Amino acid sequence: MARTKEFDPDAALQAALELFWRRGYEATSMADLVEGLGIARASIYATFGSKHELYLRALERYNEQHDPGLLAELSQPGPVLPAVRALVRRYAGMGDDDRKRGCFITNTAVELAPHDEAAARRVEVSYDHLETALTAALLRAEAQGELPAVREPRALARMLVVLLQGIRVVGKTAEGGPRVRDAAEQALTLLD
Amino acid sequence: MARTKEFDPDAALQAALELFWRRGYEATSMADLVEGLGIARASIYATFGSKHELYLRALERYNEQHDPGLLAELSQPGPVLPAVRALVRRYAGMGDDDRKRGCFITNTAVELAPHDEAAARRVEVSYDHLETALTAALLRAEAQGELPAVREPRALARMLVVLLQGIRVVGKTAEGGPRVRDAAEQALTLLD
DNA sequence: CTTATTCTGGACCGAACGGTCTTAAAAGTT
DNA sequence: AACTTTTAAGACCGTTCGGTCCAGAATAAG
Repeated sequence: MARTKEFDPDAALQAALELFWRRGYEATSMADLVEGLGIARASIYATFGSKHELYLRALERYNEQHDPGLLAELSQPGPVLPAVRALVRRYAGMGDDDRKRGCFITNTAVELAPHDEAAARRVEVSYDHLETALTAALLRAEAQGELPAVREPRALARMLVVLLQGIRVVGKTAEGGPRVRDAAEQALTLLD
Repeated sequence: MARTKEFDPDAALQAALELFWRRGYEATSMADLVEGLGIARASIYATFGSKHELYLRALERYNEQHDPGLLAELSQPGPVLPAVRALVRRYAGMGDDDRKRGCFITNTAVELAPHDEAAARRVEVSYDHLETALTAALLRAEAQGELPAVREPRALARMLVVLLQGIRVVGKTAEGGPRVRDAAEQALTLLD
């Protein structure tokens, strides 16, 4: 005998992700969220608990949305190095708007991780996933003879993780486009 | 017939830099600044204008403090590649506290650059300086026969800038130390 | 020592902050 | 259709925000 929800919590979470992603945690006020989510303030608190919990939920949502595609991209059968290259180039080749927004994980790592244990944990998990996926891909590349056996897959994967994070930072500025594209191409020569 | 200043504006600016660097712009309140600078609220406004202007001044101060050392490090006579390697390894090898604090430029790029024109400009200038210094160094390395002529100094410099920014981001998390050290070593093989 | 000047500390400002609560409407059950 | 339950909207809470103002202390010049 309960009344049905009138809004879609999933869509609301998505809207919250959009806001936090674009403006960061501190600069996004509850008033912004009320407007952006299109639902009442009380409903936000009833559904998500607090601004902080909502942010963490948005962070998880971001991971859920991006991890599977990444994993699939890197574990396709056939040659793997082209997939890795495509991934890095996609990060580096994004349009101005995407570049400005950056990566939600990067943004969280910088703004919250140093003084927010819960946020830091999720960032770390995210890096772990990416590093593991890249390492597995590079190991497979090695096994398939695409990569000289002399390379160290784990260290190479870590280099790519760090590079991708750097791309998301430098990409935030106006001249970031050319900068990160050059950087990506240089780093990718390590895969030859 | 004027009363002398009772505090050192330079020291105050330094304290402001410390606070903004560690907590970011939004999370640092004027109350924090009053306490951290050890001077009256009104004196802060009289001296620096506003919170935002104070932040920009702190940003300039950061650049003034770090740019000369960097430039000197990279333009010492003799072999240049060892200096470049030492620079990257120093970034990657910092202790937990420094790693958590990260780089003030990185923090500004992520938190403010997307929606703060003035801050974005200064970040860009900072990247320009670093890229230029690294490019000059790599050109010198090439001229001195340290670097194969086939490499592209500017692109390589851009890669290092992006890498350094990535190091500052990934370094913020608990397991960042090993990650960024591996990443740095891998990237540095591009200089061989 | 007086006077003119300027800096200091803190009270104070309206606005915005994150979060709570009340009220009334809407929907499922009977 | 009546009743119960849960939702939604927004008024409202105390607090903190960035920023201003003012009274008084401190200083240099006369």
